[in-house]
Amino acid sequence: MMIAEVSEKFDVPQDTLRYYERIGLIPRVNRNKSGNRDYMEEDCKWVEFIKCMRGAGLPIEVLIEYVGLFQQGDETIETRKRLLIEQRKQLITRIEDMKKTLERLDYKITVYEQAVVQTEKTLRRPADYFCGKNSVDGN
Amino acid sequence: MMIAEVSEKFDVPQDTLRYYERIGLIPRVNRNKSGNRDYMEEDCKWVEFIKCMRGAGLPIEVLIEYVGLFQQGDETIETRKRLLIEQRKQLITRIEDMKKTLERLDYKITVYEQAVVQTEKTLRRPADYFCGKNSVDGN
DNA sequence: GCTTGACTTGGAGTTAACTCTAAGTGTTAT
DNA sequence: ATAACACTTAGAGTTAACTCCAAGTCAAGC
Repeated sequence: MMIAEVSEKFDVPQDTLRYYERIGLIPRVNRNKSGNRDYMEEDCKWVEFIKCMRGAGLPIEVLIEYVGLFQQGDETIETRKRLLIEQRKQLITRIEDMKKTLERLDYKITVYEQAVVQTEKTLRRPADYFCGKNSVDGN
Repeated sequence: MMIAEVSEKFDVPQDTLRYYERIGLIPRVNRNKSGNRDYMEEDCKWVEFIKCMRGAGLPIEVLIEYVGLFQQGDETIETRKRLLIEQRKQLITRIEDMKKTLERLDYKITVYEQAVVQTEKTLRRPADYFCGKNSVDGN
């Protein structure tokens, strides 16, 4: 599989694929006789894995370390496990934060919904302007 | 409330607070007689709100737009609502992605757990090296 | 045999989001 | 009244993560 296909398949720019390989975020990909990258099944799995992890916000630095450990073989299994556990912990925290923010956003939106209805009423009865700024946004 | 207290209270660096104000991410804060920022209740609410939204990954650009709309008054309520709904949508997607990644991380960790146990057994019975690299990482 | 197009490399440039610096002002403690 | 300190501003510098560029190679088609 050439870089163009891999890029297409996983929706990762070619430049990014080369960059990831260059910095050791994915193990080195074999080249064919003409020197071009030829991605094996294994390489594709790495690309997909890294894309997934990056999408969840795991820092490149940490992932480089993980790949490095992997390439050092089985003595690093324990270390890799600990690395993943630490990342899981941080990911859970981020998800919790985001859920809270989502609830807040939901609440704000319901408030805006009411405000819009209010505005529509006002438009129908333009007399009661005395309501003043019905300033939405309690933050 | 002076900038040092606000910085402390919300755990946002002073430089970041100034930066946020400069770029319009929070409305301009009043200065006292000696020209220093004096944060009112309202300003603090903005700081806290922005911190929360940034923490969930909403881009600064979008938040600047929101603040700008807010300052234009009630005619922008509908627009602000739509902006929030769009951001909510994207936030939900991000949370879903992260949850999937979390599951994957969890799975990998269980695999590593078994691998570690396996390694420990091997250490106890050093004979069966024929098991070969019990290469963890199906990605 | 020449052009076209996909690839290669190392290195430079970009973007978002801070973070720091320099030069200056005002308030407080000795 | 002078030193120490918290603040001010505009602007420069940094970091992470790409993204682009220039110069060159290789295989396929006319």
